[in-house]
This record gives sequence, structure tokens and C-alpha cells, in this order.
Amino acid sequence: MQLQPVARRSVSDAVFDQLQAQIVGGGLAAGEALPAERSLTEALGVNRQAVREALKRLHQAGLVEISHGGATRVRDWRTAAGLDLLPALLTTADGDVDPAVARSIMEMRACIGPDAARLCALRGVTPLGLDLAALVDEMQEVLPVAASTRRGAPTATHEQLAALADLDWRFWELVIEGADNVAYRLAFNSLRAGSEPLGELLPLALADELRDVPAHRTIADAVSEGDAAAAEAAARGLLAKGSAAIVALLAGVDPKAPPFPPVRARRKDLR
Amino acid sequence: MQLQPVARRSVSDAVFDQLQAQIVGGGLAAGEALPAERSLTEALGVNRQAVREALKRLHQAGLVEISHGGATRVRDWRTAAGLDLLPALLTTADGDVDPAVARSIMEMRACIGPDAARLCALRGVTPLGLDLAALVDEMQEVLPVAASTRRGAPTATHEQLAALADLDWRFWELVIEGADNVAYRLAFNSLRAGSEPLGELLPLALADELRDVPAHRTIADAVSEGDAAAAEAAARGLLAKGSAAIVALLAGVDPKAPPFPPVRARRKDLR
DNA sequence: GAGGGCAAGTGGTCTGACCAGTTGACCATC
DNA sequence: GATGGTCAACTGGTCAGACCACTTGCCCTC
Repeated sequence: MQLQPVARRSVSDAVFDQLQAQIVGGGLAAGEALPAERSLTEALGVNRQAVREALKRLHQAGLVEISHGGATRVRDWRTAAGLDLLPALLTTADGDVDPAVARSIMEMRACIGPDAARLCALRGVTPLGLDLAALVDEMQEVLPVAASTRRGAPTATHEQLAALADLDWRFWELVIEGADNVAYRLAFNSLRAGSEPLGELLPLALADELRDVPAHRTIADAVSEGDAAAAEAAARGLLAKGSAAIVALLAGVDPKAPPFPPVRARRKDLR
Repeated sequence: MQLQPVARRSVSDAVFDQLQAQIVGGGLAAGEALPAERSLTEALGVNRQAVREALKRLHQAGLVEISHGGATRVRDWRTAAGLDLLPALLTTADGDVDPAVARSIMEMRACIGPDAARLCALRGVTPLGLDLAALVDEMQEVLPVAASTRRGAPTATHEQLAALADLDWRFWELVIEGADNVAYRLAFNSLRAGSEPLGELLPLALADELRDVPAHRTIADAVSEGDAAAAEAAARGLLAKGSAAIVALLAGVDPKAPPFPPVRARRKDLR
């Protein structure tokens, strides 16, 4: 019996989601004025306080510009919104995945990861290398030994991949921690939150990368020895693997996706 | 006559700022429970709606966890907050600058910038190179020709630097646009917002980088010719210049700043 | 000791009112 | 014609008080 907690969204959250989807989806163009708060209250059938909470959040996200006495106008999220908008961009309400956004996330990951590994090797405090090694050992235990050497073969089960994905997140969290860079830290959180709506798709897509335990170990060793160049190179190679996998998946859907508006891949296409 | 619009902060904004400062500053530890909404209402002397709007925003920022019927608890922003938190981390309410955060921003900039330039050269649409070249021409006009070749000499006035900084932002905005990567786009916005509280300090600190018009031109040319490697290399060299300047500035304050809690440099020390 | 029930306290929603600022039309003045 | 003042009708901002929905923990029953 597999149960999961029922999702309970407050009214203001629902209003926020609806308006955000309208803005990000293009239903409300930049510069356009939103209906007055009292109009929204009536149109949505909710309290004005709920509307205001949602609008305040939209303002914080950089999606609208509120002016006392004047109208509330939509801003251009491409120039005003921050990285926290990623989750809203990656998937639509239907569960569709935007390939262009997925590719973007992979590219950013592949860019920052190696630099974080480099800095981690430079600055990491002593016990860090051991912690990383311990995580790699755990990854090794999840897989039979043969699996990490035979590439391409789907030797890992669904549960194994999920376990590996969890360990992988913790691995990179340690690397980021050791890099001692707050911006990377926060960007890492944003990327993780941005990938969250993918659910089980991510481990499946990154299977080759997750199963590459030796590469993880190389990074851990390089960090232990303070070898920045080796850590960076190993990380670059490892993350490139996942990026390539994603690109390959997306290519199967649409070889050259236009930037905006993006062609969307249904979830089932990624399975 | 130099006038600027008077800053008018709403009550809920003030509440938000106050609570955010408490959380980020460590006055409210992670896991700790906030006072009840009605208590805050009384303690802050404001309406409950204002408190709720602030709490909703704190929740969105990943700073608190709200549970219906239970207490509102502080989360660990280092693992929960996104990149949009940068501005709050960079400067305290007193206007002090956190050197560790400044360094982090510079490092992230120096990491993403070159990759964006690379992708821009790969994917940039045709007129982009010309737009970049036009911006570089504008930068050239701001400075006397000699200035861009003589390094280190403070030949640029305050106004010239401000103009260069503006052109530089627009330059990179075009590069990011050409890179066709939403994540970079949003991270760029976050970094710009994060640097905003620095005000005039940034152009001063990055003077050497801003005055390096030839490097900007090299990037523009590489993008025009689709030479990804050249664009990346030129961008790396250019951005490293600014990073080095910041590190040098911070070194004058504190050569080895501990990660947390950070030693702070007063604004005047950076002048 | 285990389980259920109750009460207090929490966040969530609603209503209605008033304050504060913007906008635009209109008008008097220069 | 340009300028500035006045006013009404919007807009968002704040407030008060009530009630609903949920969690928590104490207390009683078994």
C-alpha cells in the first residue's frame, strides 16, 4: 500500500500559481495591466487578502510591478525574474517538460559543477575528502561491481537509480559546501528546486552519470589531495555525461527546439 | 539639481525586511519557531494582514516553513534559499558589505560568463555580433584612446566609469541573450540584483575590467565569427581581471576571511 | 500503558470599512 | 496656449474583528 500525503494548497497559493502560469505562459504580456485587486477578488471568487498575498509574491518574484494608486503591471520575466523562477519554467501545469529549459539547467550544472569541484579541492577542510569517499562507497554498495564498468546496459533497477540519485545529490552538496561559495550554494538550491518537478525522470535520464562511481571517486580523491585541476577535470567529464544524455533525449523529441516559445515534450516521451 | 524618487516602503515590506534580516543574520536560528502571527501583529504594531504578506514572502524565499495549525519555523537558508537571496546576504542593513559574498558573486560571474560567451558564439543569431560591436564602439567613445592601453592609471572619471558600467551590463546582457540559456539568463538577473546594493562601488572596483575595451572587442569579434573557443578564452581573461581586483580589495581588509560568520568590510574601506 | 476525546492555540479565510496615492477631466488663472 | 488648482473616480495599502480548519498536548477513560 503506497500512500503519499495529500497536497493541500492554500487559496493564495492557487491564485499565485494561476497568475504566474498566465505570465510565464504569455497569457499576460509584459507591460499589460492586471485587473484591479477587487476585480480579481470577484473573478476568482476569493478574498482580497488572498489576492494581495499572491500579488506580493508575484512582485517578489519579479513578475509584476505594483504601484500604489496605479495599476499592477506585468514585467518581462526574462529580464526581471531571478533563478528561483526555474521550476515554473521547466514544467507546465499539465506536467509537460520544456526541453530548452531542461537543456539550460544541464548546461549550468555542467558549468558550475567543475568550478565548485576545483574550489572544493582548493579550500575544502580536512574531513571533507573522507565524507565524499564515504558517499562514494555507499554508491558502490548500491550497485553490483560489474554495473559500474559496463556502460549503457540497463543493469540498475528503478530503486537503485533512486538511491544513487539521492547519494549523488548529497555528494554534490558536500562539494558545494567545500567550495565555500555562497552564490554556488544558493544556485545549487535553485537548480535542485528547478529539477524537482521532473521527479523520477531525472534519475532515469542521468542513469549513465549516476552509475559512474569511479568518476565520483576520482573527484573525491582529487579533493582529498587538494588537486584542483584533477577535481575540475573529473567533474567536467562526469557532468558532461549527463548533459549529453539529456541532449540525446531531447533530440529524439525535437532536434532543434526554437528558444521561445518552446516546443514541449510530454513526460511520457522522456520515459 | 540632482533629485531621486523618495523611497516609500509599505508596512509588509518593513516586516519582511526585519524578519529576513533576523533570519539571515542569525538572530533567529534554523528550526526555531517564530512568534504566532497575532503576537507579531502586536509586537510590530501592525495589522495581521501585513504580517501574513511578509510571512508568505518569507516562505517563498525558502526562509520559513509554515504549517497550518502548527508553528511557523525558521528554515536553514543555506540549504533552502535560492539565488534570489543574494542581495540580502551581500549587504547588511547598515550598508556593510560581506567580503565572502562579494567574492562568491565574482567567482560565479567568472564561471558563467565565459561559458555564456562560448554558447553565444555557437548559437548567436546573425545581427548579434554587430550589436555587440556597436556597444564596444560606444565604450571606446567614452574613453580617450590612450586610457584603454595604459593600465592601472586612474584615467577614467567617475562619470566615465558609470557610463562604462552601464554599457558593460548591456554587453553581457546581449551575450547572455545570444547564449540562449534561460538558466544563465535568470542567474544573470539574480547576480545583477545581488550586485545592486553595491551602488557605485562596483564600477570603482571593476575599473580595470571596464576600461579594457579591446578585450570586449575580442569577444564581440569571436561571437561574430562563431569562434566559440576564442570567445570563451577572451571572456575568461576579462572577467578574471575584475575578480582579481575584488580579491585584492578584500585582501586589504582581511586576507583570509572565515566562511561563516563572515568578517565584514565597511563601505568606506572599499572606496 | 494505550487509546480516545477535548480544549487551547495555531494558521487560513472572510467581510467590510477606511486611508493613501494616481489618474484624468475640468476649470480658473496667467 | 500654458500653467496650475480642484475634484471625482479610480487604484493599491491598512486596519479591525470575526469565524473556519488544523495541530498539539493535556487529560480522562478503558
